[in-house]
Amino acid sequence: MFDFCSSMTDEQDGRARELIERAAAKWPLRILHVLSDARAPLRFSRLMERVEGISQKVLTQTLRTLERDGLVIRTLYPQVPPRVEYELTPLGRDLLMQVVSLWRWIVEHLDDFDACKAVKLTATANA
Amino acid sequence: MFDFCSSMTDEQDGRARELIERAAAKWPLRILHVLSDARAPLRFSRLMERVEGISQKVLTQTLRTLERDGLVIRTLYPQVPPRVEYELTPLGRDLLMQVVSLWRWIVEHLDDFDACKAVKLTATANA
DNA sequence: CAGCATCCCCCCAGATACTG
DNA sequence: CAGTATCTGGGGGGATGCTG
Repeated sequence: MFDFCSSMTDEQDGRARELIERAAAKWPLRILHVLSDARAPLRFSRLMERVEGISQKVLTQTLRTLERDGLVIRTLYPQVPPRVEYELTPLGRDLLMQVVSLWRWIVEHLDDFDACKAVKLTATANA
Repeated sequence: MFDFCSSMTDEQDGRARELIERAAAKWPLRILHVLSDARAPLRFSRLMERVEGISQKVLTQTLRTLERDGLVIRTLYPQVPPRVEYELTPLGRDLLMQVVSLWRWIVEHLDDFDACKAVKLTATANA
């Protein structure tokens, strides 16, 4: 089923794992989602407002990582007070679409997840 | 682009996020992968061997979570010494397939990720 | 064999304060 | 406005020892 794995080098495998892990984590996913919904570049403070519950430090850190990974573009307008805008790269948009399809699949199968737990509880009760 | 999001409740959204985050994390992903490759139930000690670098505590914890999420089945054979086998549920197999397709997409686009970084470095150099 | 219990450590999220 | 700098605590994770 995963024969394709043998056709990738360890390095490719490792990088892909890291990218999945980072993009699917809590804050990165929410930031990408917000940026996608906005359909326009967002300032740092707009992101702080829309990504509810994030701290300013973590927002900065996460944006830096997303930038390094090539998923987000940071544009600094040298003025006072400074203005910085963030937007998805085409690649970031594409990656998010892939993650979203996984997301959608999970939502559509939430009932199955519930069913699994129900079976397990029944089995436990009978044991 | 994400209009489907409006058709899901906050609870669905939250659960899907958690499931993505947990399934895409480092250890869970590797464990699911190993179980899938094995094509047969694996004992605890076999998993310890094949999931390189994992500690016994983390393996236990992760397996418990995967079990709770309905992705893995744990079977205890009451004998001395005890024998415990783990295998994917059909749902776990399906979910892994979804994650793997995302994985495959990333590997196929690793060059694009590199290109993104190259562009960024050039832009920085010109600035 | 397959774990649970315990101890320990380190990292990082989060809060607060400050700055160009 | 968009960050850095600094401090702190809580938790994840490693190592070790014990048990049914």
